[in-house]
Amino acid sequence: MRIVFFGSDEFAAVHLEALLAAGQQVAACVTGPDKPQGRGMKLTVPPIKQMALDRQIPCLQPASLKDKAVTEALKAYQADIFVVVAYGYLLTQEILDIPRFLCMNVHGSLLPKYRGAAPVNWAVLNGDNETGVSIQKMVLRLDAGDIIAQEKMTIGGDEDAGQLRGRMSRVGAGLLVKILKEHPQGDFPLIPQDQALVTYAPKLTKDMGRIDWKKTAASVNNQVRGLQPWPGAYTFYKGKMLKIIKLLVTAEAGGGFSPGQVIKTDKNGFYVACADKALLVKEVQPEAGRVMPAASFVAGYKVIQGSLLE
RNA sequence: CGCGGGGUGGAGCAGCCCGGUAGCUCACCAGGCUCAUAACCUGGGGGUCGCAGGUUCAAAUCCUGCCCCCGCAA
Repeated sequence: MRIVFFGSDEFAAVHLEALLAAGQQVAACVTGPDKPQGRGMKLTVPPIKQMALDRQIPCLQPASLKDKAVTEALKAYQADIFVVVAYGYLLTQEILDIPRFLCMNVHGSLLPKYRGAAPVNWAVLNGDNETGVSIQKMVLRLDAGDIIAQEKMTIGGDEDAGQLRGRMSRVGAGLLVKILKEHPQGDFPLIPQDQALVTYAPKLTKDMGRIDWKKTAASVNNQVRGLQPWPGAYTFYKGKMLKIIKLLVTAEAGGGFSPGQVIKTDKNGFYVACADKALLVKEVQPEAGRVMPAASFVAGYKVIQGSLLE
């Protein structure tokens, strides 16, 4: 099958890698432009472009998909299908119509649940036990296309969104390879989404990361897990921002302490009182510092019983 | 030229502004207490203070250059 692959990040790269490993013919890659980012605003190359360069696959980096020249270039590849994974830009109808068969997209949820930008995070934020990967036939309306294939996954109780997404990239890649192999003639199954079950997973924002210790331990835990690795959950300690990387809900009641207060510290980290139970903070990242075990933070930043996070 | 923080025993930090014995919490080792312990007590080992030069009687500390790491923001 002749493919043009649209994608940008590591999640997409796993899929591209799998396609190539499966012997599919990737005629070209499309990814976003190099952008100045990171410390010092250095120009950064998207992972997909790097991979394309390594494999000597042509790589387009259109600034705009509405550009006539871009659609012409895409047509020239004579692709059977376009595979779109975490590309980050919406395709136009004109582009959707180009491939011989269709445009297919790998999405990180069991559609119609969690349409949108951050499906994996929202599943964790909401404390779901189950999610999955969907491959859909793309239409102009965001994530609203017919479903070609799905695979369920369980969400680990202590798994964060970043880990889940990593695991999901491999599941999605496997499913993608399988579905392409099974339907070389493009006769994919197309199951319409149930409109009644549609929910959305909007983009995450920084302000979602502020922890409110007055909430239940379970809900704070979901927040921390769901916002990993970005934008991250944070609180303040002695006026400085402290990112909370990893938590564990404990059975201990926070009796006698107000929400946000440190109940005790030990080798595993420190325990913070929430609305109901206490949370054991296991890993943190201080402002201007790197990720460290909470026990190290306790040692160096003089966290003691009664210290307040706010 | 986006803004900023940092490199000090194994870990995390203080000390630097106002040069003059290398400090704190933890880990580690030994001994003690204890029915017992990750708890407690006592003792102990371990550091070219990122690298190179300069100033000085004397530099972790002041000056210059270099290397490396990180946070924010995107």
